[in-house]
Amino acid sequence: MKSEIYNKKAKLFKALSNPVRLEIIDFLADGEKCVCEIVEKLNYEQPHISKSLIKLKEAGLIQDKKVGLNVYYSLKTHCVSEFIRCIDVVENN
Amino acid sequence: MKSEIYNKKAKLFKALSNPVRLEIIDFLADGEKCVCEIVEKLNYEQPHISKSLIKLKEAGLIQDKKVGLNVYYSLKTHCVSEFIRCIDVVENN
DNA sequence: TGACAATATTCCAAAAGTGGAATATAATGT
DNA sequence: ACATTATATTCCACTTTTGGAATATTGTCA
Repeated sequence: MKSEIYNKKAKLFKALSNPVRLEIIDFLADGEKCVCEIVEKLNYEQPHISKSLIKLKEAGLIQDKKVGLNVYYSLKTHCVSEFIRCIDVVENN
Repeated sequence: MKSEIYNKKAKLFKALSNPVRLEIIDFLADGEKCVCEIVEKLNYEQPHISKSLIKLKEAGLIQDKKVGLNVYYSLKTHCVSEFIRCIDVVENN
């Protein structure tokens, strides 16, 4: 069913429709980071960062890797930053 | 301020985080359409379509052109469909 | 096993989004 | 001016999202 496709895509965009999650994406563009590094970088509570990361992961945008106590997250694609760059050129408001 | 940038981008993604609005974008990829054509194509009330179009326009994703009684909407960029295509390749869940 | 550090989960109130119904506005023709 | 058609706006109940606080889980080391 076609509407299911749109629902799925909408979820992906929803995952990106939050400034904290976008900032995480931006930070991860620099390379793999553990949760504690992200918490330190952004000014948010650890549980909130954790929830944000899980949302991004569920959307298929990032992946995680467990190393001892730490969990490292990294981008699965650079489409997002490319998309933002493309949009930037077009925007004029 | 940097957080303002993320807020602005988040609004853009928020505009795309809805199946109806994505379907509109998809339909407009085919070329300029007036509101009545979009209402006819999608199965939603005219006021809802109208609100969706305004949201997409405010996000800078589409533009409008008034011709008599009709208002024609068209894409300002094809970044969105390109982004979706890119994401499709990566997704594996 | 027990203490500790890193990350995840649950709970919750406030804020924002959703989409239908009714209504308003704007442009056209008679 | 009036009727008509296309589009926009307002109102509202409902659902979802947001982000902090408290708590749970998981892995490590002594």
